[in-house]
This record gives sequence, structure tokens and C-alpha cells, in this order.
Amino acid sequence: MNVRTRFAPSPTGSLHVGGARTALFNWLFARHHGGSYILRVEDTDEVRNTPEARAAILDGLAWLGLDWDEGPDKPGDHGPYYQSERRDIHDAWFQRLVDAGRVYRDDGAWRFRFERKPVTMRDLVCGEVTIDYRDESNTPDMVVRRSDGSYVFHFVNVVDDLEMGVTHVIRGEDHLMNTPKHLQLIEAFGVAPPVYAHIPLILNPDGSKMSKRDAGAALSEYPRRGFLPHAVVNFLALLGWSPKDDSEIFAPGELIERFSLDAVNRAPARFDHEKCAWMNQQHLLALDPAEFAETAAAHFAANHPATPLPANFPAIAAALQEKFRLLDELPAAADFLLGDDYPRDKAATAKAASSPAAPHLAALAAKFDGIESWSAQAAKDALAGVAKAAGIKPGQMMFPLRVALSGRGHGPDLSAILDILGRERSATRVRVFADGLDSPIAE
RNA sequence: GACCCGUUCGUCUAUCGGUUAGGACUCCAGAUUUUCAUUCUGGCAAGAAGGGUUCGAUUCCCUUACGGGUCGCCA
Repeated sequence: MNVRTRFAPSPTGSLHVGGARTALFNWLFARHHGGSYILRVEDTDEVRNTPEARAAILDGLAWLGLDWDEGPDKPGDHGPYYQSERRDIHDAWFQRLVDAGRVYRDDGAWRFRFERKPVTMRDLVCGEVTIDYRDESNTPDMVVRRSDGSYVFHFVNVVDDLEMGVTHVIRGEDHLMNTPKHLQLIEAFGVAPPVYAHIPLILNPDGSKMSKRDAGAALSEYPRRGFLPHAVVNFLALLGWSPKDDSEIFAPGELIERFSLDAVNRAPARFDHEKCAWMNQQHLLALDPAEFAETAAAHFAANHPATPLPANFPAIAAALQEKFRLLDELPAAADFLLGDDYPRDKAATAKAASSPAAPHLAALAAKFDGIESWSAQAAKDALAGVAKAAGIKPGQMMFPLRVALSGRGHGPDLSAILDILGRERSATRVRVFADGLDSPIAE
């Protein structure tokens, strides 16, 4: 069987993580089985559709790397891939319903007459679910065509899936109760239904339903905040699906290899921002330094166009690679390496100033000045010399030096800082810091 | 309200009737690192409740509670 899946968003808003994950599962399933993944834009709601939303969805999917085999900008044998252009197809299938006597007029609209019987679906995730259509109050005949002649979602969605040869419909659990309706339509058409898999919804951390306005809901904010697409894909995959062993960090290719609908959970999952950030850090760490520098530079340039990147940016990036979880933390983390105007942490400054090594920083600055051929090693040798003369351990001078150079207690390895800053800036900063110690109005 | 689906540490999850209920995020404590971090080790923390079935239930069944979903001429 040649597997064909699809993602069918309607361009009425930006892509949100729930939709992204639905797209991801469809993509993973198709790729795993060597099948096709189709993108169909369900743009039939003329009032709510916007070109911006359409672009946002396509951009979001492209950013995640969920490439489609057929869809907009990727013609296939089952187009068009904009639902609004499929009117003739819809008309033809509607006629079949008319011919079969399965629709009737009601207030100008057309309703589909359900068969009054229990309808059982076999869902790959939820198992067997039966809805009793003998209870008419619970399952009134549904409108398939409005009085203005347009078709409703249930009708076009089913028709397009059938026309496009979709074999597996993977969608959110919010569609579970729609499925028997769709099954009835398909039966009326006299064709075989696709296989269904309803995946659990994504909830907010507090358990409420995640909607567009909630934190982390809009996919578009992920690139801005410095998430790597692979990290988001990894995290989303683990929300509702489990590899069944203890591994968690996966590249897309590994997810494709291991993905299975059998291993999809039935309970809704809450979105954990902390773990998502941690996941991003893991993927950041996995990049080789050159790749990391390139990624960081691109992110920096896109989000801080006013700040030109220095020539030594790759070295700065390398020094900071393991220091943060999201790329947008980089500017603040790198400020003291990028320029001389940066905030100083009061607590770290106070701690450094009260260190027994603090009084010897002035001597260290002088030593720095005297180094002919600057290197981190030479600077450390100088530090060791000063420490020895002062009768303290070199390690005790490390923290004050770090604070003098960076204005904070946390940061890159000292060697990296020394290398990047060079002799002049290092010596100056240490001297300024040491001078400040003598002044009663020192910060 | 009716109808569906669900319920294991705070969160994501493993467990195909017999386990000291495992891993991960978060948090805490140690160790290592002459600095920061990384890393490593350890710790806190769970089967919603009540009935069954069974020699034995987190696992199977029922009830209740709770959570989510759906009940449109939206998608």
C-alpha cells in the first residue's frame, strides 16, 4: 500500500503548535512508510481567510522542514491544492449524493440524510469507537451545502481526501466526533474510507486548552526566540508520541525511522516550556562550532540588524555555545565581548570586590600591560605570578578576574574571554575595576 | 445537559498481571573542573477513589470523581 497523508490547514490564523504537530505526525508517518505527504490549503472560508495567514502557515512548515510532495508550489497528480479551486470536483461529488437521494433541501440548504444505525470507527490511536446514529437528537442530519451554494467543511474535506487518494487521516482529537459523519458520507459515495488516527490535543501548562493567544502557541515566535527547527520538531514529536525507550534527543531522520502511530498516546499532553528550552539546548550543543557560529550569526543578524557583527564573531559564538538554551539569549550573554558598554552585576561585583584576591588586581593589570605576545596562556601565567607573589592561590584570582573582565559571575571560560578581549581591553578592564575598588563611591 | 475520549512523580513519559514502578525536565545536595559552565553521582517526587475478576493488579471489568473533546448554513 502506498501511504498518502495530508495536512489540511485553513489559512485563518498563524500556524500554532497543535497544527504544527499534526503536520509533523502526518509527515513522519508518510516518510516512515516511504509514502507521500500532501499539503492542501482549505481556503473556503472567504471571510476569515487572509494571505498573511496562508504565508505564515507555509513559512512555518518550511521552517520546521516538513516538506510536502504535493501542494502549493509543488504540483502533483491530484491538484489543485487550494480547496477554493476545486469547486468542479465538489459539484460532481455533490451530484452523486443528489442522485443517490441522500440529500434534501432544508431552508435553502442541503442536508445529508444519515443512516440511522450505530457507526463504528476503527481508530489507530483510540481503538474502536461507536456512535449511535439512531439517536437523532444527538446526530441531526448535517448540512453539506449552504443556501448560498457553498459547501461545508465535512463535505469538501471528505471529498478532497478521497480524490487525493489519502490513505491515512491523522488529525487532532477534536475531530473524533466528526469521523462517523465522514464515514457515513463515504459510505454513501460507495467507496472505501481511509484509515483514521486521532492524536491527543496539546494543553497549556495549567491544563487548559491551548489556543492562539497562549504563550508558546504561535509557531512564528519560535524562530524569533532562537529555537532550532530540529529541536522544536523533536519536542513536538515527544508530545504524545514515545519512542518507548529512554532516548529523547532525535534528529528528524531518527524520528522518521522510529515513528509509529501505535506508540501515540491517548491522553492530551501539557506543553512544558522548560523542557522545550532544554531540548533546544541539547540540539544547540550537538552543532559543531562552525555550524553553531553560522546559526547564531544568522539569528543575530535577523533580530539585531542595528548591531554589526564583529569579525571575531565565530570565536565569540564558540565561547558561548554551551552557555544558553535559546539563541536570543546570545546578545545579552555576549555584550561584554562585543563592546565596552555592558551592564555589571552588582552581586557578582560585590563578591569579587570582597575577595582576598581583589587588592592584587591592580598588579595583575600592570602585568598584563607588560605581556609582549598576548595569549590566554600568557595572561594566566601572569595571573599565577601575581598570585604567588601575593601568597594566594591562582584559583582565588579567577573569579575576581572574571568579574573585572565581564561584569558578571557567569560566562564563558576565562581563556576564551582573555583571547577574545586581547591585551588592551583586558588590562584596561582589570585596571578600571581595581581603581573602582579604591574609590568609596565604587558601585 | 447529551454523547465521546482520557486519568502513572509538578510536567513529558516507560511498564504488553508478578518490577525496590524506570527514564527525562524542574528543584536540592555532593564530586570533578586552579574561574564560569559542562559532566558525573545521589536525592525529593507517581499508579484519582471505591468495588470487582485473579494466587497476584498500575496493568482486565464496573461505578464515581476529575480532565479534555464534540454537539453550527466555522474549519
